[in-house]
Amino acid sequence: MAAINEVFRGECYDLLSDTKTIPDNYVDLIMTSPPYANKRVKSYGGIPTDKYLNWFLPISTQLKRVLKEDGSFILNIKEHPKNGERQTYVIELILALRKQGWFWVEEYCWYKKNSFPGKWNNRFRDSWERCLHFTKNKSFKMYQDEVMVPIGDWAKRRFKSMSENDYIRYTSSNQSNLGRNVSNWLKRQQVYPHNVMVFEKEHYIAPSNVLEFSTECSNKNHSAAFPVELPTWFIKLFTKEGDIVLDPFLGSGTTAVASFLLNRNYLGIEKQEDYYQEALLNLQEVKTLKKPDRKKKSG
Amino acid sequence: MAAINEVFRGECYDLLSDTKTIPDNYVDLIMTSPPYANKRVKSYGGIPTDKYLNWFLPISTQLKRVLKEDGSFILNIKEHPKNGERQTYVIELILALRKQGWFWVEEYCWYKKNSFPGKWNNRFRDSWERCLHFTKNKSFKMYQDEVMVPIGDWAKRRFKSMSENDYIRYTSSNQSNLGRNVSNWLKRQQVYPHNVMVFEKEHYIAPSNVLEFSTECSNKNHSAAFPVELPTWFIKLFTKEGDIVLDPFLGSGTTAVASFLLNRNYLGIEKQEDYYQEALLNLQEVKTLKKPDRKKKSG
DNA sequence: GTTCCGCATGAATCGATAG
DNA sequence: ACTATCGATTCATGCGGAA
Repeated sequence: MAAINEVFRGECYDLLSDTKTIPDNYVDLIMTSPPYANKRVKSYGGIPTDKYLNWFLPISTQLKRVLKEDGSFILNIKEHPKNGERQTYVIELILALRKQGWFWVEEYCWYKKNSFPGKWNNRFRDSWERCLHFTKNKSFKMYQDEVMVPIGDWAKRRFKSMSENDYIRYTSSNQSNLGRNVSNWLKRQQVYPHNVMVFEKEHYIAPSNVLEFSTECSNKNHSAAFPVELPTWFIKLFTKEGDIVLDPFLGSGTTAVASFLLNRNYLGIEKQEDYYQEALLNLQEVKTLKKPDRKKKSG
Repeated sequence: MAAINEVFRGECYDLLSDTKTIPDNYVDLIMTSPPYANKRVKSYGGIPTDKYLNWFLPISTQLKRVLKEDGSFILNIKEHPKNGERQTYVIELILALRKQGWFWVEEYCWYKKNSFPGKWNNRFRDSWERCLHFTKNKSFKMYQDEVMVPIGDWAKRRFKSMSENDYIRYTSSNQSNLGRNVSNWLKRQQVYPHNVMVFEKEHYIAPSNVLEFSTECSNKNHSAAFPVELPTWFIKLFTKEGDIVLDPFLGSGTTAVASFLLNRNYLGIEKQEDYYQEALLNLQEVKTLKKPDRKKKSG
């Protein structure tokens, strides 16, 4: 029978190949961060760079099988330097996935302001990672309203370098209400600069393809590859309540936790025992935390 | 005779091939933003995607010839979407340049925070561009001290959660006057909120590989490919005064202007007449602006 | 109960040293 | 001439003991 809200321990490829457990066109979103080449040596054996594609492509074939036609696949990855150069296996993977039939819609930039420290002769700290967005078709589900941000964030940045006339000129040229909204907003800001603006729906704008989320700090009990905000953002953007979210490299369970908290169904696969146990614990924890809230709401 | 502080009008490849004008191992930095595929149709005929590599690779061969052994090549580029997908010619170009013998050191992310809101069904506005860093060898010149930034955006990020005592503790621990300065600065901030703190040398840290520069505003005649801050940053990082900076796709002259203002020597090539003229004008303008400053200083 | 301060450590990276 | 391992370096953050 098809699995739902379950975490499996085992080899990613083997479990994904079981068409009874995970049928064709079953999940709405795949959000994952696979082990990077030569990283996580203990848990995944450290996939060598030159074998990365051969290792990943059979898995992505199965991912394509289980993903719905209008679903999305978000791949968080970043190549590390080797011998003073960025490795090329990630961009080779993009090309290979396209050959496999995936649609490369976008490359989001996850900007990690609190990246790992370091200073070297030839490079600075690496503060960003790729979040590659693949789909099975040109059109797909995307709920942009769920991730809108207040226009203030943007306007503040722009305010210094652009006059109000510039706004009006620019925005009125593309026949939208934005120009008028921005103009009104700016006037109010000037009249009541200390006001705390209450934004109405039309004062929210779409975010960009740069996502600013801090990495989780090391001292927390459960270390995770990415902070819960990252899968949360993509889950809101690409799924609705009741949809199914799969993470084939679940790690400590962040994707499943985010899915649960957003009332989505989760599926997870994790090879290593201690990560698997940690994922179960983390899920248990949020479930016990969430129950009282539900009772309050319903009763 | 070898050219210096000169802007040429003509075909990039032809002018770069003239070994007398631009000798081997001549320039310290190449900083450029080439026409993107199918863009700048008027000036470059809009290089088709499938011919981009064939067009670019002969040029980059010459760039490799003229670049010093310890020099750097910064390529600012971003692929646009086509048929709902990001195009792949840029990542193919990275692979091709490596085959050509270039060393792919790093991919800097230029984060354009103030890019104007836009909304499409399947994507958000594109707020970042690649700044690909190539060299001829594993080791190269890099003057990191020239681009240090104040300790982690300090005031902005810490202000909320840190008391003034914390500031003083933090900063006085390394035996300087910063603690006192910061204390004064905080008080001044309350009185003169627009003041800018001047930090001491030892409280600067290296930046990361994410660069936050705003795009230039619309009031200029031609919109520049990048703001002057972008070449300025790379010129400071990879060259010293008196070094030579080349931009083979000069456009409106931003790279040459930045080089001149930093007392570097510039070389530029631009195919299109009106861009060429604008570059000359922009250079003229900064030269007349800068001279009085010099006179004041020396006399 | 709060605030203050020491400290550990994270998908890090390089260069030197060892096998 | 390879790869493998180790130490030094770096900064944001939260934990826990001390004041």
